[in-house]
Amino acid sequence: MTGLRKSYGCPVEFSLDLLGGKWKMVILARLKQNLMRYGELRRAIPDLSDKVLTERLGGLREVGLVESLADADGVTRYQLTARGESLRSVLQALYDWGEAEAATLKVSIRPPAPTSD
Amino acid sequence: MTGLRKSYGCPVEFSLDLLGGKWKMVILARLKQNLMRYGELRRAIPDLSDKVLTERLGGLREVGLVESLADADGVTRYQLTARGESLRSVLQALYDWGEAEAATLKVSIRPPAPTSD
DNA sequence: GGCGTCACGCACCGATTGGTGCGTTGGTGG
DNA sequence: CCACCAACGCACCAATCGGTGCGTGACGCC
Repeated sequence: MTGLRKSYGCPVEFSLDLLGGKWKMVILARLKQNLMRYGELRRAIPDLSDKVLTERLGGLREVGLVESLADADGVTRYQLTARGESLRSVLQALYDWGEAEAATLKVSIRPPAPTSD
Repeated sequence: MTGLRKSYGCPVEFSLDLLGGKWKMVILARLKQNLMRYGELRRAIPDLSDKVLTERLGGLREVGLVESLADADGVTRYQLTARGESLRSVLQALYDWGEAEAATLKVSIRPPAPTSD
Protein backbone atom coordinates (compact mmCIF):
# COMPACT_ATOMS: atom_id res chain seq x y z
CA MET A 1 0.00 0.00 0.00
CA THR A 2 1.73 3.10 -1.15
CA GLY A 3 2.22 6.05 1.10
CA LEU A 4 1.35 4.48 4.44
CA ARG A 5 3.75 4.89 7.27
CA LYS A 6 4.44 1.97 9.53
CA SER A 7 3.46 3.77 12.69
CA TYR A 8 1.11 6.55 13.78
CA GLY A 9 0.68 8.49 16.96
CA CYS A 10 -3.04 7.76 17.22
CA PRO A 11 -5.87 6.14 15.22
CA VAL A 12 -7.27 9.51 14.10
CA GLU A 13 -3.92 10.37 12.56
CA PHE A 14 -3.97 7.06 10.71
CA SER A 15 -7.56 7.54 9.52
CA LEU A 16 -6.72 10.94 8.13
CA ASP A 17 -3.67 9.62 6.33
CA LEU A 18 -6.00 7.34 4.39
CA LEU A 19 -8.95 9.69 4.08
CA GLY A 20 -7.38 13.14 4.11
CA GLY A 21 -7.56 15.68 1.33
CA LYS A 22 -10.31 17.87 0.05
CA TRP A 23 -12.42 15.37 -1.81
CA LYS A 24 -12.06 11.76 -0.73
CA MET A 25 -14.61 11.83 2.04
CA VAL A 26 -16.99 13.87 -0.06
CA ILE A 27 -16.75 11.19 -2.76
CA LEU A 28 -17.23 8.44 -0.19
CA ALA A 29 -20.23 10.26 1.24
CA ARG A 30 -21.82 10.32 -2.20
CA LEU A 31 -21.17 6.62 -2.73
CA LYS A 32 -22.56 5.87 0.71
CA GLN A 33 -26.03 6.70 -0.65
CA ASN A 34 -25.77 4.42 -3.67
CA LEU A 35 -23.44 3.31 -6.43
CA MET A 36 -22.79 5.98 -9.00
CA ARG A 37 -21.40 6.42 -12.45
CA TYR A 38 -18.32 8.54 -13.01
CA GLY A 39 -20.35 11.21 -14.77
CA GLU A 40 -22.91 11.27 -11.96
CA LEU A 41 -20.13 11.86 -9.43
CA ARG A 42 -18.76 14.61 -11.61
CA ARG A 43 -22.08 16.37 -11.76
CA ALA A 44 -22.82 15.80 -8.09
CA ILE A 45 -19.59 17.56 -7.13
CA PRO A 46 -19.17 20.33 -9.71
CA ASP A 47 -16.18 21.97 -8.01
CA LEU A 48 -14.22 18.72 -8.31
CA SER A 49 -12.17 18.40 -11.50
CA ASP A 50 -12.02 15.38 -13.81
CA LYS A 51 -8.39 14.81 -13.08
CA VAL A 52 -8.75 14.82 -9.32
CA LEU A 53 -11.89 12.66 -9.36
CA THR A 54 -10.03 10.04 -11.39
CA GLU A 55 -7.06 10.24 -9.08
CA ARG A 56 -9.05 10.04 -5.87
CA LEU A 57 -11.17 7.15 -7.15
CA GLY A 58 -7.95 5.37 -8.08
CA GLY A 59 -6.54 5.91 -4.61
CA LEU A 60 -9.74 4.76 -2.92
CA ARG A 61 -9.72 1.61 -5.08
CA GLU A 62 -6.12 1.04 -4.19
CA VAL A 63 -6.82 1.00 -0.45
CA GLY A 64 -9.88 -1.17 -0.97
CA LEU A 65 -12.61 1.28 0.03
CA VAL A 66 -14.22 1.56 -3.40
CA GLU A 67 -14.66 -0.77 -6.32
CA SER A 68 -15.59 -0.17 -9.92
CA LEU A 69 -18.01 -2.22 -11.94
CA ALA A 70 -17.93 -2.15 -15.69
CA ASP A 71 -21.42 -2.64 -16.98
CA ALA A 72 -22.56 -4.14 -20.23
CA ASP A 73 -23.26 -0.71 -21.65
CA GLY A 74 -19.64 0.21 -21.15
CA VAL A 75 -20.31 2.65 -18.33
CA THR A 76 -18.28 2.29 -15.17
CA ARG A 77 -20.03 2.47 -11.86
CA TYR A 78 -18.43 2.95 -8.50
CA GLN A 79 -19.55 1.65 -5.14
CA LEU A 80 -18.24 1.21 -1.65
CA THR A 81 -16.69 -2.12 -0.77
CA ALA A 82 -17.50 -3.84 2.52
CA ARG A 83 -14.48 -2.09 3.88
CA GLY A 84 -15.76 1.20 2.58
CA GLU A 85 -19.12 0.47 4.16
CA SER A 86 -17.32 0.33 7.51
CA LEU A 87 -16.90 4.09 7.12
CA ARG A 88 -20.63 4.70 7.36
CA SER A 89 -20.45 5.94 10.92
CA VAL A 90 -17.63 8.35 10.11
CA LEU A 91 -19.38 9.72 7.04
CA GLN A 92 -22.75 9.96 8.79
CA ALA A 93 -21.18 11.75 11.77
CA LEU A 94 -19.50 14.28 9.45
CA TYR A 95 -22.76 14.72 7.56
CA ASP A 96 -24.83 15.24 10.70
CA TRP A 97 -22.35 17.63 12.27
CA GLY A 98 -21.99 19.62 9.07
CA GLU A 99 -25.72 19.92 8.72
CA ALA A 100 -26.20 21.12 12.30
CA GLU A 101 -23.25 23.46 12.13
CA ALA A 102 -24.37 24.95 8.82
CA ALA A 103 -27.75 25.73 10.32
CA THR A 104 -26.04 27.41 13.26
CA LEU A 105 -23.74 29.47 11.05
CA LYS A 106 -26.39 30.24 8.44
CA VAL A 107 -24.37 28.54 5.73
CA SER A 108 -26.33 27.22 2.80
CA ILE A 109 -26.05 23.56 1.80
CA ARG A 110 -27.28 23.39 -1.73
CA PRO A 111 -26.77 20.26 -3.81
CA PRO A 112 -26.29 20.99 -7.48
CA ALA A 113 -29.54 20.79 -9.43
CA PRO A 114 -30.06 17.26 -10.75
CA THR A 115 -29.80 16.89 -14.49
CA SER A 116 -31.50 14.33 -16.62
CA ASP A 117 -29.34 11.68 -18.15
CA MET B 1 -15.48 33.98 10.03
CA THR B 2 -12.65 33.94 7.58
CA GLY B 3 -12.46 31.54 4.72
CA LEU B 4 -15.99 30.12 4.78
CA ARG B 5 -17.92 30.05 1.57
CA LYS B 6 -21.59 30.94 1.63
CA SER B 7 -22.71 27.70 0.06
CA TYR B 8 -21.61 24.08 -0.08
CA GLY B 9 -22.65 21.08 -2.13
CA CYS B 10 -23.22 18.87 0.91
CA PRO B 11 -22.72 18.88 4.69
CA VAL B 12 -19.61 16.70 4.48
CA GLU B 13 -17.97 19.25 2.22
CA PHE B 14 -18.80 21.95 4.72
CA SER B 15 -17.48 19.91 7.66
CA LEU B 16 -14.21 19.36 5.91
CA ASP B 17 -13.84 23.01 5.07
CA LEU B 18 -13.85 23.71 8.80
CA LEU B 19 -11.95 20.64 9.94
CA GLY B 20 -9.69 19.80 7.01
CA GLY B 21 -5.94 19.76 7.01
CA LYS B 22 -3.43 17.42 8.50
CA TRP B 23 -3.65 18.30 12.16
CA LYS B 24 -6.90 19.92 13.27
CA MET B 25 -8.81 16.77 13.92
CA VAL B 26 -5.83 15.15 15.57
CA ILE B 27 -5.61 18.12 17.93
CA LEU B 28 -9.35 17.98 18.57
CA ALA B 29 -9.11 14.25 19.24
CA ARG B 30 -6.46 14.89 21.87
CA LEU B 31 -8.56 17.60 23.53
CA LYS B 32 -11.61 15.32 23.45
CA GLN B 33 -9.96 13.25 26.19
CA ASN B 34 -9.21 16.18 28.48
CA LEU B 35 -7.98 19.73 28.50
CA MET B 36 -4.29 20.05 27.79
CA ARG B 37 -1.49 22.51 28.03
CA TYR B 38 0.27 23.72 24.92
CA GLY B 39 3.42 21.80 25.84
CA GLU B 40 1.43 18.63 26.47
CA LEU B 41 -0.14 18.91 23.01
CA ARG B 42 3.27 19.44 21.51
CA ARG B 43 4.65 16.36 23.14
CA ALA B 44 1.56 14.28 22.39
CA ILE B 45 1.94 15.01 18.68
CA PRO B 46 5.69 15.12 18.07
CA ASP B 47 5.45 15.38 14.28
CA LEU B 48 3.46 18.60 14.62
CA SER B 49 5.55 21.77 14.66
CA ASP B 50 5.27 24.67 17.09
CA LYS B 51 4.26 27.03 14.39
CA VAL B 52 1.47 24.87 13.00
CA LEU B 53 0.13 23.96 16.46
CA THR B 54 -0.17 27.65 17.31
CA GLU B 55 -1.83 28.36 14.01
CA ARG B 56 -4.29 25.50 14.19
CA LEU B 57 -5.22 26.29 17.80
CA GLY B 58 -5.81 29.85 16.70
CA GLY B 59 -8.03 28.75 13.88
CA LEU B 60 -9.99 26.36 16.11
CA ARG B 61 -10.50 29.18 18.63
CA GLU B 62 -11.63 31.44 15.85
CA VAL B 63 -14.42 29.06 14.77
CA GLY B 64 -15.38 28.45 18.39
CA LEU B 65 -14.42 24.80 18.73
CA VAL B 66 -11.65 25.32 21.26
CA GLU B 67 -11.03 27.78 24.06
CA SER B 68 -7.94 28.66 26.01
CA LEU B 69 -7.78 29.15 29.75
CA ALA B 70 -4.99 31.07 31.35
CA ASP B 71 -4.30 29.59 34.74
CA ALA B 72 -2.91 31.23 37.83
CA ASP B 73 0.48 29.66 37.22
CA GLY B 74 0.64 31.40 33.86
CA VAL B 75 0.29 28.24 31.85
CA THR B 76 -2.35 28.22 29.11
CA ARG B 77 -4.63 25.24 28.83
CA TYR B 78 -6.82 24.36 25.91
CA GLN B 79 -10.14 22.58 25.92
CA LEU B 80 -13.07 21.92 23.67
CA THR B 81 -16.00 24.32 23.84
CA ALA B 82 -19.57 23.02 23.93
CA ARG B 83 -19.51 23.41 20.18
CA GLY B 84 -16.30 21.44 20.01
CA GLU B 85 -17.87 18.78 22.19
CA SER B 86 -20.50 18.35 19.48
CA LEU B 87 -17.70 16.80 17.42
CA ARG B 88 -17.37 13.85 19.78
CA SER B 89 -19.20 11.48 17.48
CA VAL B 90 -17.07 12.48 14.49
CA LEU B 91 -13.82 12.12 16.39
CA GLN B 92 -14.87 8.86 18.06
CA ALA B 93 -15.95 7.41 14.70
CA LEU B 94 -12.59 8.35 13.14
CA TYR B 95 -10.77 6.92 16.14
CA ASP B 96 -12.70 3.63 16.09
CA TRP B 97 -12.36 3.19 12.36
CA GLY B 98 -8.67 3.99 12.41
CA GLU B 99 -8.08 1.52 15.20
CA ALA B 100 -9.93 -1.29 13.42
CA GLU B 101 -8.33 -0.50 10.08
CA ALA B 102 -4.86 -0.34 11.57
CA ALA B 103 -5.34 -3.79 13.05
CA THR B 104 -6.46 -5.07 9.67
CA LEU B 105 -3.51 -3.53 7.83
CA LYS B 106 -0.99 -4.35 10.54
CA VAL B 107 -0.16 -0.70 11.06
CA SER B 108 1.21 0.20 14.45
CA ILE B 109 -0.50 2.88 16.52
CA ARG B 110 2.05 3.98 19.05
CA PRO B 111 1.48 7.05 21.17
CA PRO B 112 4.69 8.86 22.04
CA ALA B 113 6.09 7.78 25.38
CA PRO B 114 4.76 9.96 28.21
CA THR B 115 7.30 12.22 29.85
CA SER B 116 7.26 13.55 33.37
CA ASP B 117 6.66 17.23 33.78
C1' DG C 1 -16.56 10.36 -41.71
C1' DG C 2 -17.04 13.70 -38.26
C1' DC C 3 -18.51 15.06 -33.87
C1' DG C 4 -19.44 14.51 -29.09
C1' DT C 5 -19.01 11.95 -24.89
C1' DC C 6 -16.56 9.17 -21.50
C1' DA C 7 -12.82 8.36 -18.62
C1' DC C 8 -8.68 8.74 -18.32
C1' DG C 9 -3.22 10.66 -18.61
C1' DC C 10 0.29 14.31 -18.84
C1' DA C 11 2.50 18.80 -18.33
C1' DC C 12 2.33 22.76 -16.09
C1' DC C 13 1.03 26.05 -12.70
C1' DG C 14 -0.91 28.46 -8.62
C1' DA C 15 -2.22 28.08 -4.04
C1' DT C 16 -1.93 26.12 0.20
C1' DT C 17 0.03 23.60 3.81
C1' DG C 18 3.42 22.40 6.83
C1' DG C 19 8.14 22.73 8.38
C1' DT C 20 12.64 25.02 9.66
C1' DG C 21 15.22 28.55 11.66
C1' DC C 22 15.38 32.42 14.15
C1' DG C 23 13.60 36.11 16.97
C1' DT C 24 10.62 38.02 20.71
C1' DT C 25 8.63 38.78 25.36
C1' DG C 26 7.81 37.34 29.83
C1' DG C 27 8.59 34.34 33.60
C1' DT C 28 11.34 31.33 36.52
C1' DG C 29 15.25 29.30 38.69
C1' DG C 30 20.14 28.90 39.75
C1' DC D 1 22.93 37.95 35.33
C1' DC D 2 22.32 33.98 32.58
C1' DA D 3 19.99 29.99 30.95
C1' DC D 4 15.91 27.82 30.02
C1' DC D 5 11.02 27.42 29.13
C1' DA D 6 6.53 28.86 27.17
C1' DA D 7 4.07 30.49 23.41
C1' DC D 8 4.04 32.84 20.03
C1' DG D 9 5.46 35.62 15.10
C1' DC D 10 8.02 36.13 10.80
C1' DA D 11 10.57 34.95 6.64
C1' DC D 12 11.54 31.59 3.73
C1' DC D 13 11.20 27.22 1.52
C1' DA D 14 9.81 22.54 -0.04
C1' DA D 15 6.24 19.56 -0.88
C1' DT D 16 1.77 18.53 -1.93
C1' DC D 17 -2.62 19.28 -3.64
C1' DG D 18 -5.88 20.63 -6.81
C1' DG D 19 -6.98 22.81 -11.15
C1' DT D 20 -6.51 23.94 -16.18
C1' DG D 21 -5.61 22.77 -20.75
C1' DC D 22 -4.84 19.55 -23.94
C1' DG D 23 -4.42 14.92 -25.73
C1' DT D 24 -5.90 9.98 -26.20
C1' DG D 25 -8.66 5.80 -27.50
C1' DA D 26 -13.07 3.80 -27.60
C1' DC D 27 -17.76 4.21 -28.52
C1' DG D 28 -22.16 5.93 -30.21
C1' DC D 29 -24.82 8.85 -33.09
C1' DC D 30 -25.98 11.67 -37.07
